[in-house]
Amino acid sequence: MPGRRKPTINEVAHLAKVGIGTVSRVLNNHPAVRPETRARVQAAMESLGYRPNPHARRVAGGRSYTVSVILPFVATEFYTRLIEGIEQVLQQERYDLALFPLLSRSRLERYLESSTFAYQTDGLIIASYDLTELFGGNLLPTDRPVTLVDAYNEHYDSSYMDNPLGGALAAEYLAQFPGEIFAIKLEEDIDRAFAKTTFGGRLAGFQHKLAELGRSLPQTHLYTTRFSAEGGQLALRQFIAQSPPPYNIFAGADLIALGVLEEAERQGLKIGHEVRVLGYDGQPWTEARGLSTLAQPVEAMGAEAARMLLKRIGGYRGAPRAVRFTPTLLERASTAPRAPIPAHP
Amino acid sequence: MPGRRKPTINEVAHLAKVGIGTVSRVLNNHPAVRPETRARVQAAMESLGYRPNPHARRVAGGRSYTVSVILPFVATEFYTRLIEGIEQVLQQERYDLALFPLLSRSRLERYLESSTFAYQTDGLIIASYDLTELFGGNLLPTDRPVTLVDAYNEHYDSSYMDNPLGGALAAEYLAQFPGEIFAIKLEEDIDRAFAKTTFGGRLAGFQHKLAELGRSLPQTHLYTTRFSAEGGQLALRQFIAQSPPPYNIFAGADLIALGVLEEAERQGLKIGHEVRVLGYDGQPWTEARGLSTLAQPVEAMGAEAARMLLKRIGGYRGAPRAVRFTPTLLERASTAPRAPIPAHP
DNA sequence: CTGAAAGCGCTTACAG
DNA sequence: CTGAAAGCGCTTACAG
Repeated sequence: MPGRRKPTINEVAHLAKVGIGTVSRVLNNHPAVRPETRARVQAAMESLGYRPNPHARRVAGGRSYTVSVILPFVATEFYTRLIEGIEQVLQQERYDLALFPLLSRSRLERYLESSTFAYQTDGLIIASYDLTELFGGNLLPTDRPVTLVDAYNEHYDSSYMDNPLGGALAAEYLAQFPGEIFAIKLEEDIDRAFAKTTFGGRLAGFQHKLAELGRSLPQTHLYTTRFSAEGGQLALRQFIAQSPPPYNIFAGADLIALGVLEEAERQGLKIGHEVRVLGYDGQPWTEARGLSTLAQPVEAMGAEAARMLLKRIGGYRGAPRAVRFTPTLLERASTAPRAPIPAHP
Repeated sequence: MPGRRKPTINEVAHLAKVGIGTVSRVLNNHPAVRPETRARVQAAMESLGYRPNPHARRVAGGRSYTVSVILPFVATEFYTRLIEGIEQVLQQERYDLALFPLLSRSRLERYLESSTFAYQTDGLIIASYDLTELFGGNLLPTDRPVTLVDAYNEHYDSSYMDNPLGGALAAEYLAQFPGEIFAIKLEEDIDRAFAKTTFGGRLAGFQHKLAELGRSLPQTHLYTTRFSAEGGQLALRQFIAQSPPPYNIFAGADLIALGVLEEAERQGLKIGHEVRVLGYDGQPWTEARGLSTLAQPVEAMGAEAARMLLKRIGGYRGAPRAVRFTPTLLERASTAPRAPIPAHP
């Protein structure tokens, strides 16, 4: 059974007693098909287990019906959700998605020049990086439309998250608690061309808002680490060594915050009182773990990027647009000793 | 200039004054072409900047000329090199590579059933995971040939690294130094279906060889952490708190070893005397950092996997083969106070 | 709304 | 060794 010759559009047409043109129209949601005919064709496709051959479609249609997504090569919930959002929109338009993980710079350059790319991409979504840096601040060396997601550049359509705002929300929130304020700073990629501004943006917004509130963040209250839970552990140890509790900590990422939580437990500090931690990302496990965090509409951001790109592929020529998405603070036990205080006493 | 209609095989044929069949033969390295003709055709392709349309080729040829590589979604040198090795072999055979990062289990299942997959894959290379677990210990639900790389399963061709041997080499090496032996254990993925055996294999080989040598590795000398440099830092702190120097440490991975090095420096311990660390992976930066490590022929392993798969795609039906690759110990300053002692006094 | 036909850019027997 | 032709499975005007 498996490996059997795949049914073609001819067989579907034959079974449905229509021409192949009509089958094609059904496939492409062309409006000019009688509902009755459409149903007959769909039944035929169903009963044959028909799957259109994408290569034939690409040859006949003269385009790739494929969008490439270039993204950092990191296993995070964030990218899973982002892709999810992008894919959903693409699917509706019968577009495929080709993932291009940024393994190395040379691979990217080879890719952009390869015939794979030339024949496989009607447009490009670039996630999290401003790759123009890679090309000396110039536009990317491609004639295909480009959309940025989780990043911003004035020359391209951009769908991005307001990280400084998230930082500001964090500052405003933590400032209301008794005790001093601490933050954990994440080392970003050293390679300028691949620099991300995510964490930097969050921290900048955080510090800016603190200043506005007349609060300070001395050097001793800022711990720098790479991206890991263990970094959070080390940070809390450092804070403990230098200042008395309570500690109100903006961790900048859920994973780091997790390390803080673990270390706090190990040290016997009361979470929500002596140690308050705020993560970032709103990962699924934060709820069960009782971690307060800033949640982001990642799927929506991805979907918007896909929509903007598809519009360009369709021939739209307007000025670049930027769509901004904002995070939401979720309050949990890591900053509130119990559930959020009810509205009336 | 950009976006101009791409030249086709017809134009090449016309310019070279041959039929399109001959152009196709040149493209596919068919031996039955006179060198002179071949040169003429190649010149024509060159001057037109001709790139064959892969979709047309796939429609006409009735296959995808594409191999899918399913791999963990982690940014490491290891995977860059692995892909490099695979890609090189595929390129020679005019095969494309489609990367499928394992963002989530549901995405994988959808992928295997998608028409993208059906029409885009003549064969499958799976890196680092034994995905049969995902399907209840059964074979993968696909009729395409499958090859495992950096993993082993008796039912499929496998190209793998001997991690236990690496651990044994590490044990043998570290046992020659004065002082006690320590190791850092890496938490592996908790999801059984996505379990990797890499680190476990290294440690098992390490412990086995130690036992053979009559040495022991007490619980206190084994620190468990997630995969991060900070984990190495924490590990060394723990060892210091419990035992006197010197420390002979098998870190299990270069990144962890880096954390150990950093912490040793911070603590003012003499590297190569009071602290000896051995990494694993042979990353490029280890040389400059003076980190001893176990280097692996990753590209060769990838290339072998690609060759085995291509053979299956070509119709080969023999019993599954397993090709084993072995690591090599590179001695640097982190274990040797100076360069390796010369052979004669 | 629908069918027949041309065309997309290749590969592959088939003859010579 | 080489050319002409058929065929791969679609899309897309073009007529009706």
